[in-house]
Order: sequence, then structure tokens, then C-alpha cells
Amino acid sequence: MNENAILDEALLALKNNTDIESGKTNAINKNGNELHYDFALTLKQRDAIQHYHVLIKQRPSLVQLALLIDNDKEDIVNDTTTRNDGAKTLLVADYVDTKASEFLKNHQCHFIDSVGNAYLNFGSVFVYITGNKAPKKPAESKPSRAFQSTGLKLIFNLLCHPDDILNRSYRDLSEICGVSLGSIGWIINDLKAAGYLSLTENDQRKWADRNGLIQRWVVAYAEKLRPKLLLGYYKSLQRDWYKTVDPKSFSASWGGEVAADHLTHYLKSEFSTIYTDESLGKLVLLNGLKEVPEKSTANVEVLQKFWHFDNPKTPDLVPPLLVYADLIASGDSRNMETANIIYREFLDDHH
DNA sequence: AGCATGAGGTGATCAAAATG
DNA sequence: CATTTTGATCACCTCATGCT
Repeated sequence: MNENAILDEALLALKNNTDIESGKTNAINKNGNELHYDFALTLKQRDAIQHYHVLIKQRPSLVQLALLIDNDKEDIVNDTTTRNDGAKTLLVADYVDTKASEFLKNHQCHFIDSVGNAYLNFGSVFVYITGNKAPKKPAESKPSRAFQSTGLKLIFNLLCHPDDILNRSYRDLSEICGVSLGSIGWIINDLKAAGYLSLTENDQRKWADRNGLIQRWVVAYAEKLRPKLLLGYYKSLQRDWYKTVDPKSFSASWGGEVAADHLTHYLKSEFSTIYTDESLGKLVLLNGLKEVPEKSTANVEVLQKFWHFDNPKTPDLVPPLLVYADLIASGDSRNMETANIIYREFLDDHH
């Protein structure tokens, strides 16, 4: 199902469920570096009218939505030229599940999907439909090796090293990343096919869309790799316990909020994320951490370190890309602003 | 729960290309 | 030319998922 088909079906579903009419849709090409609005359209019911810029997504995940909402907020502030008609952003998807619906409604983000779920709120119009079942044809999923757990490891290494690592041999990459030789080819070719990587005239590999890959990586990391890395949730008794800890002595590094605090001095961290290689038992024991089953009752999470290079400038911290990813993955809107600061300062065209 | 299935991941092995 | 290095490919393994 392509983007046009999703839009058509979603508008049809809306028409069947409500008496809202959709005005003409115009394709617009706004090549902003962050967001890309595909269409402009108008919805109206009697005298209530609302202009929209349309953003089309397939099966958006919660992480994607959090990112989208945050970027959109900034975008509206920065974009006075095309927004002066009071246009809002309308998310159009093939399917938005109940959790995502609730999330979108809470953030005042209007959406419609192809099975009739919707949240709209303008003028006298208020529509909130949720719970409609996913379309049975689970939207052609082209499984890409690049964004599975091994692919994400390789990409992380590629993004964190100087760009000349791109042209190391598959065997070198396999060694550096701890990914099997057989996987490297699949992943590299996936990245080329998806337009993130290209070849120069003399067959050197080079980035074609590095920033786009970062965005894609962050989302896939939160969904595919991060859950597998979780070693446990813990509760520490003293507040600010982490300030006296030297993570190096546990072959560990800070991620998430603690690292963000170090990098930006902008965020006061309340939840600690720590990536460790092996000394989990020692770490837990010496710091008086108590294991708890749920994230909600924890204030520390311990994750398995999945890379093998050092971070020379700030050895106590994980690389900025991962700090950024941790903040995004937390889903905490409080962290999004800090995440953007880190992106701009450490990740955006920083090579 | 137990079972079957298949996608994802691995390392050995291949032929082509590079090296000298 | 012989040798080494490279990317591609293969059979096999594992583990998550879905079904009964």
C-alpha cells in the first residue's frame, strides 16, 4: 500500500463514519530536513473548516509518534510562511492502534487511519474514534536486514566512527562490530537499496542520507535492539547515588538522562541508564541496587553494552548518538527538548 | 503448555579481483 | 604467474512467533 492509497482509504473511512467532507488535496513538496509534508488538504463540516498539512506513515510506532510530535512542535514555530492559514498537521496512517490513539489525542495531534480510527478537534467538530481493528492485510512489510538487531549494531558503528570506516572490508567490519561476516553484505546492500548509502565513481562507499539514517536508526533501535539489551530494572535507595560512582571501574558507561545531563547541563536526571559489559553483579552489589520487576518502580536500568570501541572524549558516557536514542526511547516528553539539543550539537552534520 | 514454522543470523567456502 | 584479499553464497543453527 503506497502513500496515496493510504490517504485515499483513510479519507474514505472518515467519510463513511462521519459527515465531514474532505476538500481537495494538493501535493506539496516541502523538503525540510526534518519533516516532509506530502499533501495539503481541508476538512469541513457545515461551517467548521480546518486546513491541514498531511503526514503519511505506515503503522507508526509510539516512538515514531513521540518523535513526530516533538519535531512538529518545532516546525510550526519555525515555519511562519506556509502556516499562516492556521494549518495543523494531520497524521494519516493505515492503522493507529488504541495506545497510539490515546497518545495522539493527549498531544492534540489530529489523525485519521484507513480503518476509521480518528481524532479531530476543530471548531464545533470533535471526533474521537478508536478500537477499530487493524486491516488484515498487514501492509506489505519488506523485511530489511539493516534494521534488525545485527544491522543496527553495524550502523551504530558506522555512524559513530569517522566516515573512512565505510570503506573497510567486510571482514574488518565484521571484526569491529561483532557481527558475522555473512550479515555484513546483507546490511550494506539494504542500506544502498534504501538510499542511505551510495557509491562514488571509483566504487567507494559514502553516505547518501546520513541524517535520515540517524532518524531511522533511533526508531528501530528503540523497537528492535534496545529491548533485547535489558539486563534489569533497579531501585537505588539514595537519590543522586550515581554522582559518586565511577562507571569505568565496572566497565560501564552512562546513557540516557545522566549522560544528557553531562553533555548539556540542561536536564536534571531522575532516571539512570547504564550500559555495562560484564560486571553487572559487582555493579549492583557495590551500589546497593535492588532489582525490581517493572520500569515504573525503578530509577535505574541496566543494559548490555553492544559495541566495542572507546569514547575517548567522554569515556564515562556512551556515544552521543546513543544518548539521543535513549532519550527518544524513553518516550518521556520531558526528555525530547534535551534530545533535540544533543542532536543539533553532537549529531547533525558533525562530520 | 507444547509444537511447528520460518525469519534472522552465522561461519565455512567459493570464485573473482587485487596484489606483487 | 602464485598468492592473498575480497564480497557473495550456502547450509545450518537459533530463537521468536503463532498455532493447536
